[in-house]
Amino acid sequence: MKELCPRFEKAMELFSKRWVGLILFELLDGSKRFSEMESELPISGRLLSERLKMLEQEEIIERNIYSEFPVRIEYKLTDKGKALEPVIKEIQSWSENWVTHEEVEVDKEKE
Amino acid sequence: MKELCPRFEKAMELFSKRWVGLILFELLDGSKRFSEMESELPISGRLLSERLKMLEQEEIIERNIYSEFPVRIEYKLTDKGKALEPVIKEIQSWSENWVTHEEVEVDKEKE
DNA sequence: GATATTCAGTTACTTTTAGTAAGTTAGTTT
DNA sequence: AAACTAACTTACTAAAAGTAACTGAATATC
Repeated sequence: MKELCPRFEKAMELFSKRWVGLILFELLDGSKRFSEMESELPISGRLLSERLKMLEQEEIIERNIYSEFPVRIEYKLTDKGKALEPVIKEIQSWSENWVTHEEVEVDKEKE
Repeated sequence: MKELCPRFEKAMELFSKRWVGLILFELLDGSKRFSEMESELPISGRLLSERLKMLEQEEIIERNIYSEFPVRIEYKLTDKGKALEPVIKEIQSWSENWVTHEEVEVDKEKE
């Protein structure tokens, strides 16, 4: 196997984990709590928890606890995470230009 | 659940399938055949076949058969596929700026 | 003309990851 | 002390990925 750039491979591995892109998109406009993301995305609590833990470990997001009642825990992008904004924006722009209405409809039928 | 843009969701779903990013990266510098991609990427024939079929269906790549001996089948990006170049480039640039040598090493140890 | 070679896949099977739903914990509030 | 809330976990099932051996078509070689 040819050596691809290992950093690039690592980045792709991260991005190709389901929900990561949408979670980052959610956090682009500021910090969010667990329950907000859970209700705004079609992801289950189990996986959301797993992904947030992983993204925190990769230092892409940051977890902050506020000891109020009820406890408030907020997630937000670090600088490393914010640096992914151009990636998200490019995907967004591609999808607007190239993903057709029809394709989206076909996918809906499968559900 | 809030409605995200369905086109964006669709694009993310595509991109978050394992190996899609690396396959597209491979095809950025021209057409490739099955065996080339198989040897240049750490992906098995089974999945490569599955992904190529899927990308062809999405009209992101194009499959061409040349009846020589032995048969030559080449895959290349369509315009829709080429339009993904900025996405790949942004991921590449992010990985160069933010993925550390250490992170890559830690991942290697897991193997 | 039987045997071997090459590319491009398939098939059958195991392991890992994702999805679902119910349960847990800590700190209130009533 | 019973009930509520946010943020998770746990236990279980289903889907996707990984592995390795096999197939098929078109030559080429003996």
